Amino acid sequence: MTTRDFPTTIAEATAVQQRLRAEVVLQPPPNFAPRLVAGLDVSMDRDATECFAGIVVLALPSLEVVDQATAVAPVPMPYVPGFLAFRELPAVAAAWDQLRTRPDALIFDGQGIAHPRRFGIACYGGLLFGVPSIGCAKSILVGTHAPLGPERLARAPLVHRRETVGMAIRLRESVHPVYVSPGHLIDLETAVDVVVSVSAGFREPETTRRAHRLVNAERRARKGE
DNA sequence: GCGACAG
DNA sequence: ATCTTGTCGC
Repeated sequence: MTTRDFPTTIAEATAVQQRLRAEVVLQPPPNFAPRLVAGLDVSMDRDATECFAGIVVLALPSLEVVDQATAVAPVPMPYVPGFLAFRELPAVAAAWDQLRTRPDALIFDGQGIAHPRRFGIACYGGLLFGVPSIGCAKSILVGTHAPLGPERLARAPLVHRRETVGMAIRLRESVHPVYVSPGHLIDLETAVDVVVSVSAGFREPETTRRAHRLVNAERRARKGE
């Protein structure tokens, strides 16, 4: 059973990752065809003690915004590579509680199984909310891939320790690719399909862009107060 | 021991 | 992640 009791030390966090990684299911539900896809993101100032989380739900195939929610929460611990989830998920969970809609799929800003212990923020979030989840990161945490062609949708498997853990995929011609990996209740192929389905020709999927815009607006709003 | 290292 | 204007390439 997954709880929202987040550890604060690296030792405890490592133990949680190693315990929960066994719960991850790398297979989508039968007849999986997401209609509502959510983007989740967190924003914060340099040495802030509070952070802003936001979730934006888009409908397919219109990419129209159908729901969104935000939350403010304390920053639990500093950023440590491999432990992003313990820093950002508490705030995201608070925003999730404010969300009325139940999305069919979640796209996180960070890795899924393309992680040192195969348990990135998308895996944790998917388990926590019980919804198919995807990691879509702007840079690599672990793994390597073959060079990509310059064209939109050029792709190459992301391999770590002889294992394909994700896909490097260019969502906009001649622009840096993003790195997609399964979180929970999904496989790599489906994860890539979902990301492409919410791609509108920019570097990042629309879900991520909208969520990013939302949390930045929230952060700046509470600045001018 | 030396780098690498999601956001 | 965030601090930041103009500027270069597609």
